[in-house]
Amino acid sequence: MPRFYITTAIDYVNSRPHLGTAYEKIAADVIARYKRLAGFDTRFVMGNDEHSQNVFKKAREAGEDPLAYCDRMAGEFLDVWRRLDLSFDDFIRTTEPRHRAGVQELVRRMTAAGDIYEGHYEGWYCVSCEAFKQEKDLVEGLCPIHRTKPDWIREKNHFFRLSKYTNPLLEHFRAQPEFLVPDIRRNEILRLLEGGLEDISVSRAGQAWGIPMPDDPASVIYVWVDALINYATAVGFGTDQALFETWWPADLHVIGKDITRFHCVIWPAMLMSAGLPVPRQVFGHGWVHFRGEKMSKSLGTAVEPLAAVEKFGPDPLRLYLVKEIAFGSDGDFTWERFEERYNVDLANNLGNLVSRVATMAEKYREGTLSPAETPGRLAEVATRALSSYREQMDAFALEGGAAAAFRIVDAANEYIASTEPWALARDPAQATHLSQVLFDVAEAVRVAAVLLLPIMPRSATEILRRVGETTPADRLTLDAAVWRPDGQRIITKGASLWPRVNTSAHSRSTPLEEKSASTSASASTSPSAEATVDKPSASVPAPSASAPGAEKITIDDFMKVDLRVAKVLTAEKVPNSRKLVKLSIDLGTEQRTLVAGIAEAYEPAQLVGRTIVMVFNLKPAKLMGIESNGMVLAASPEGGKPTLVGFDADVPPGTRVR
RNA sequence: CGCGGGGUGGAGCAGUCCGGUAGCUCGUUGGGCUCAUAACCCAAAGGUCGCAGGUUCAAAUCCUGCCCCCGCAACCA
Repeated sequence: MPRFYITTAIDYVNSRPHLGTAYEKIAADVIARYKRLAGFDTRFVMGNDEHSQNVFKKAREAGEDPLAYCDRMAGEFLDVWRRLDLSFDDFIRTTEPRHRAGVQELVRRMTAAGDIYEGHYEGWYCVSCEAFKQEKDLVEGLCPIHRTKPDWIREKNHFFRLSKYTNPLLEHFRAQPEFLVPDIRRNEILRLLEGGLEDISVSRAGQAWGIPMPDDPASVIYVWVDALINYATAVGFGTDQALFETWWPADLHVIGKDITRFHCVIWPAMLMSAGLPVPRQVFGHGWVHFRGEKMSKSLGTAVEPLAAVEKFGPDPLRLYLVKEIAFGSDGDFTWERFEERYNVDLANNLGNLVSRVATMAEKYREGTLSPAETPGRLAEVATRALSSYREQMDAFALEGGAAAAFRIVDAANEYIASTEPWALARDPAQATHLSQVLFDVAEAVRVAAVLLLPIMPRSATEILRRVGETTPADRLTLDAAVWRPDGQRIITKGASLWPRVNTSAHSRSTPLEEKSASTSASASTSPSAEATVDKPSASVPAPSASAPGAEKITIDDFMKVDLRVAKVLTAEKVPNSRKLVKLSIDLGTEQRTLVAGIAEAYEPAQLVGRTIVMVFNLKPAKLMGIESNGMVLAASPEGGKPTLVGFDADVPPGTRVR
């Protein structure tokens, strides 16, 4: 049996999984399930990246032992992944002994190849980025990303002779154009390679959290190097040679487009150095935006993927992400669109079709359908869909695969309308014709369900059961998607798979509170059949624009915030910024400078002379290099422009507001 | 010259690499049907393919220049 080894990027555990990470795992899962369906002996590996200074810091902040922290986070990740029905065969954590052994073995090999040497590195190092910063990239001496002061570090480092692999990599890219897909990504890397590579540092001194260099226990292996090797250690590199030989090289790394450089340059170079085969293919997928904003853990715009999952089960979300986003491009998630697709694809088309078939089968044939000698035109449709599906899925055009399956659904609905079974049923002379029509429609649904198994495993399994497929879903292969005009089909009626949702009342921006993730009881996800019946709760999630933390604060808490009236003396736009305005304000007793993010709503000229309300005792912060001593109050609608707070009578500057 | 993505009927997108009758989903309008989850089916209306040049028998597609939008970098303290 041919083999297929597929991986996803491993995740940092300093924040919980969100829609962006879930997207990658779902896409990879669809591919993995497809490969199994297509008859590959498939191994699908995911994991967590735990040796990061950030993780270490985060654990410290939480007053936790780093490993205990990682254990806890791993539990949370696994919980989410299981709820999405991800069919991973293994889950590797970089703190595991098997990983440590493999990492050290790889570094030993690279050393033996003469590709690791000692040197010194000094420069500004940002702990949050885990990277050295060029002087020119600093803003007012701070890390531009985290706005913290980087440390000046001079330390002994071990370097990897990456430069040596410039040409081998170029050759590899030329010899194997399919190594990196989609195409757009490849050009970027090629340009990078053509510019020549520099050696990279692969260790850090003076850190305890990490895997020590084999010959220099005082240094730990740099987290990126440590991380990439997971793909090999997860299949036994350094611990289980037989397993490793079975699965290596990986057939596909599914990763985000932002880390293609690491996977297509550093990683293969490391492997070449160690004398190991490089992976066959890397797929750099795009990002899922939420209402046009990039998913971001820190900004709080991240949609908790489970919001949709808890409401509808994993399948509608899986289908949405696969079918509505061209795999490789960026995509967008909005609740409006999600509900539209849910209603159209699932409730109206597929779900309703299953329901029509079951009812007619029962009503006209007592639930048992038999094939006619010659099938109708749906057979042809299904056959074409299957071959298109194969073609698309083999090329990782997942959206095309989903579309192919739904072409059968559309054709079946259409076929019912044009053959009018209810009319045939009234005419005894049409009995044979009616049987043929009913069987064909049921068969078409069965074929579509087989094609949908990788995308919507639970629902497809349930549909297969209802249309009388007797082979258990986990033993089906793509051959089962061939039109099969034989045998009897026992059709089973069931509850609505996907009740329509009312789309009139959207307005929820629901990034769910943190906790909700761990509450659901419907989690015990054995991906078995009946789990599908988990949603007569069709009601739309409550609009929650203003449903933040339910916790009440005391008056004392509130009084801690010192709000004051102030008058704007001058206002100017912060150069090169989009939404920042620099204000100098009069507080009666003093004047201050503060920066406000209201440039999109107000011209500086409009602001001068205006009376505003500001937070008087807020810690100063630097924005775009300017120190802001306070914060202007404004109404800030979700996605809208801010409106300043004002008064209906004159109030002198400095007056306290409460 | 910071990096990247994009501008195609009302909305969201495909098509652009490899020029050749402009396509899909939603919405709208009209009709049909009753097996079905007020679902399904048919039909229609609706587009200067951001702008301007160029190449060509032929340009959404290739070339040049420009405009606009979005994300990130670096911004709601």
